[in-house]
Amino acid sequence: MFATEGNAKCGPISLSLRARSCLLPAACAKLPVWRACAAASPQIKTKMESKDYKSTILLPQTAFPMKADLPLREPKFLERWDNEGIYEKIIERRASESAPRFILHDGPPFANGDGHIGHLLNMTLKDLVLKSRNMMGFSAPFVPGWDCHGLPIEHKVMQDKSKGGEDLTDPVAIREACEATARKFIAIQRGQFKRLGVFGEWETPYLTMDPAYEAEILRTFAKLVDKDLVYNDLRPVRWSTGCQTALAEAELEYDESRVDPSAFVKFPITDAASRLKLEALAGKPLATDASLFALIWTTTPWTLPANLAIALSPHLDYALFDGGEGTGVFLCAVDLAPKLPLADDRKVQLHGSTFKGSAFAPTVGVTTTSEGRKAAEFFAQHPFLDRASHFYAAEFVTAETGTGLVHIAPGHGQDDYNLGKAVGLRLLSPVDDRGCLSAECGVPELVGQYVFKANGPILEMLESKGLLLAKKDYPHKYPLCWRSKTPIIFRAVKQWFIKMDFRADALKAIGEVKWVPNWGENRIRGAVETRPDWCISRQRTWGVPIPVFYGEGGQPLMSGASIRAFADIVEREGTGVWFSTPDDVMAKRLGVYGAGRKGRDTLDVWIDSGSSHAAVLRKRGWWPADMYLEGSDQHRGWFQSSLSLSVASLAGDKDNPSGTPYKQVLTHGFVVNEEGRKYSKKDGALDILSLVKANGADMLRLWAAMQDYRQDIPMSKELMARAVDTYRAIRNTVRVLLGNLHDFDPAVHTQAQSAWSELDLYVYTRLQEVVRTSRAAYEAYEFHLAVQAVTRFCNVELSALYVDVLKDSLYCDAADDPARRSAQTVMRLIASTLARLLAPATPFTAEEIWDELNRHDAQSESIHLQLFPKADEAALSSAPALLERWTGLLALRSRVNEQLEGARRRKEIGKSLEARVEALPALGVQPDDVPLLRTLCMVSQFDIVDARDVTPSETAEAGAEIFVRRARGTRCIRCWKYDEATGADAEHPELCPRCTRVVTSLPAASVTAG
RNA sequence: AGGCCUGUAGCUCAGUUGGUUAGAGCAUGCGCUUGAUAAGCGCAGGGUCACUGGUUCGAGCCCAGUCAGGCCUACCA
Repeated sequence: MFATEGNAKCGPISLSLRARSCLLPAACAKLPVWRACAAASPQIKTKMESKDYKSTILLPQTAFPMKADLPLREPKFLERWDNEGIYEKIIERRASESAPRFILHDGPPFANGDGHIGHLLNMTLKDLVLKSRNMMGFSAPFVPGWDCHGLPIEHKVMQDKSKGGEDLTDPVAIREACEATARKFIAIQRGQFKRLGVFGEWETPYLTMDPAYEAEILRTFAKLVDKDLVYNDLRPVRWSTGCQTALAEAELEYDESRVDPSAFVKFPITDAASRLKLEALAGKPLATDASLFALIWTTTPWTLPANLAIALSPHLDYALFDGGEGTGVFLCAVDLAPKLPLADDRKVQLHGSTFKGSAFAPTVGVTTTSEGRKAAEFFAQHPFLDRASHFYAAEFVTAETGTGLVHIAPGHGQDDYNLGKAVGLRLLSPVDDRGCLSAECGVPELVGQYVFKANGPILEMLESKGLLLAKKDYPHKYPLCWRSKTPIIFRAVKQWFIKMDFRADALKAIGEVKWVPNWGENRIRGAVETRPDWCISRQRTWGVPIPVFYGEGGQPLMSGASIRAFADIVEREGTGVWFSTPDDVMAKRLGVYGAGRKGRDTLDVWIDSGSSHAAVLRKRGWWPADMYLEGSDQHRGWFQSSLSLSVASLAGDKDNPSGTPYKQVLTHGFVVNEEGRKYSKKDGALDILSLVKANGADMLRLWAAMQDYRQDIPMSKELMARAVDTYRAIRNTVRVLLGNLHDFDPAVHTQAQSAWSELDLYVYTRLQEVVRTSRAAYEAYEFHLAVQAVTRFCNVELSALYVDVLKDSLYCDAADDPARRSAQTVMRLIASTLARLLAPATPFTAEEIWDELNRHDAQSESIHLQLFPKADEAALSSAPALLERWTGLLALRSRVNEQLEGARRRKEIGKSLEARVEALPALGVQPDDVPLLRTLCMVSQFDIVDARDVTPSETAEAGAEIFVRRARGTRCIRCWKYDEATGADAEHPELCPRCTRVVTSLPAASVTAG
């Protein structure tokens, strides 16, 4: 058996890799050479000469290939599912079972590009929810949707049109082009989502541009108008100068590395009364020739022309400071004065004592306006306009940066507006739609300048007047328009708003929703609590028009009734009718009298998607939905717009008093690259089609299922490779199970549990644990734990233990041996269980396994019509004792493996079947367990020996109770086990008794001469 | 600056209500196998469970603080 030095070069049987590399020249060490050498060896032929028993061995056979070829194989399943109408079939099946409903409402993606990896993650998670709920016995219909209106599409269309030199003024033409663009991308995305194996009503999705849907948007809007929640007002909004429209917060992105010029500006205090009051507060008079200033800080010098006031914190300490020669005395917060970036490191001198900012009452929200005005008789002079700038105390002023004195331009900031409103300031916003200063700014040289270009000239002007104390570049994040990428400005424009009067109701509804993960609740709560009135008008054409008319004096004419009248028209004709119908005709159709002209604004698209609770859910009787599932950015977006609109229009409903559109909200993080950063194009192709082509849908789905999606989700080639590894491990393990079922007909060969071996029962019990863990994980939407449980079971229990140990029985026992049939029974059960547990994650592969598993059954139906396996509670309840015993057995096996490895290293054995294990009584092995241990350790013999049989040196050397020796007897050529009785049969001199028995029972033809 | 989340092996993650020696997979190294073979098996190295303190008979887990990373809000006037 052992190769001698002489024939080692050609003896493949015992030649180790190490021996090879030692004995052969490097060039010959390559495998093909070695194989050729072995094939030519005469020894081999002699060995096989007697009889070829290989044909009597029941090796695995299966049509389930090792290589998945997912990109090629998956389309065939898609076609089959399409042909049999799998989605409809599932819905019908659950309906026939009177299954409870589970509604996952699809958040509509924008139809403005290819599906990318973010869509892939979101859609896969949705499908994991749907497929797993379906297999838990719920009826889980899925109506996908698309958000069709809005700036992203219109912007794209306008760019294309302007490139082509086309007309940009005809709203009807623009809308046609927008619709075509939306339809194009809906078709593309739909194809991609279907390709992922997502089941749903793909032929009848909901589109926010469908007339019926548009009508529901308007009807929802009408309800808000009925409740007097909608108003038209002049107030600052986020304005995109690039797109010339108001924007929602969710339509912004942030420039992380923007630098603006910050300026410390001196406002002269020339009013005698104000000067006297300040001297009194400081408790020390000023030199008569000393000039006095209020010092403010700003990062937007272009807003200075709109300055109407100065705000101070009521809580901060202020004082007058002497800046020394040429600077004068100025008012500044005490904590901030030393931090002023003065030239020459000049230090400021405190003049007199400090005083609280509350001296400049009113505090906004505390003091009434009339009293406030009276108290606020401090004022400074505007630095370059003939205007007083009054002092007020306001809570929002902080001591983080600046001077503690805030320049207030009510037309250019939210806080500024609120303060101005409280104290009765007018609204000045001398900037036009393009972001250029208008004549109202009061400085002729600046008129027509783009605001960010005007910063420089304004600073120069201040400097020339000696009113610029200091300037310093200030790096900060700054909001940009998500489409035109231009910096946004705050600008007062006449807009339509929704009053947040229902805020309390919204907050109450938030408390009734289950947020997963739970910090989502804080996030949306914060967003709703701080949200100012909702600016809902957009100066666009691709959207649902606000059906308002303006009378002669510009007064808006709109009512719930006129909106509903319009909705009824839209239901039939679509919203395009607003743009194609002359003003007077439209007014007449809506029954609006005294109307001058139609409004030109459209509704914020967040109203579109936020109305899906009405247009989709309520229409189908699905309101509220069981779940919304989107990325965490939607707390500010869809989660909030849906909640707001649903609560505002429907709170108090008898079946859903809180008016919430959803019972549960699941959120996921964003896909990032390996460094944890947002994905960029450099990181590789990320559109769904390329990803699917390269990996197959199941692989991508498995990747998605394996992630803890609550955090940001890293994606890279390496991490994808990990999913590939997992997939392969599962696939190969299942393949062995299937391969060993080649002669197993469940209807005929299934063995009762009472006939199973203890190993069968052990693995079966572990399987039940996997079922329990996995189901619980699906129920809690922790898909990665479900996948992990299955993977772990495949690797640890199946591949390394069960399958490995059972090979001898499966391959070499008689086909109908009860032990073999029992193992097959359990293996089939395992394969069937795993397939169903994996079906939501890898629907294609699961179906492929299911096909193979049910090849005997012509009636077999798709795995996606099945239910998840239920854990065998009886088995689990008796599990603890069994598992405890097996923990011991496997620990013993592990110790034996260590010793086998030692023997292998000493070149005493190769494969474990060449070994005999000797265990000392001290090890505590029960004699009854000896045959089981022999099987588990895959050795030819396992003996309990008296200590005296072991030489003292060995005992001392090993210090252990386990010894490995060469197996006794002769190797059976068929099963490779060593047995002293091998050769006892004259007919089969090279076989052990078991194999002799098996072979003898076979028809003679089965054994062929070699 | 405030709020929230996260920190366990080189990497990705498990770790049940606190309970013996903290586990998988991948990667690495060394072998075995050639009857799962572009597979499979074994062994090995690798962890002060971010750090510090506390509660407890006992802490990866509970509490407090520190540090690091991430997200959100405010970054503003």
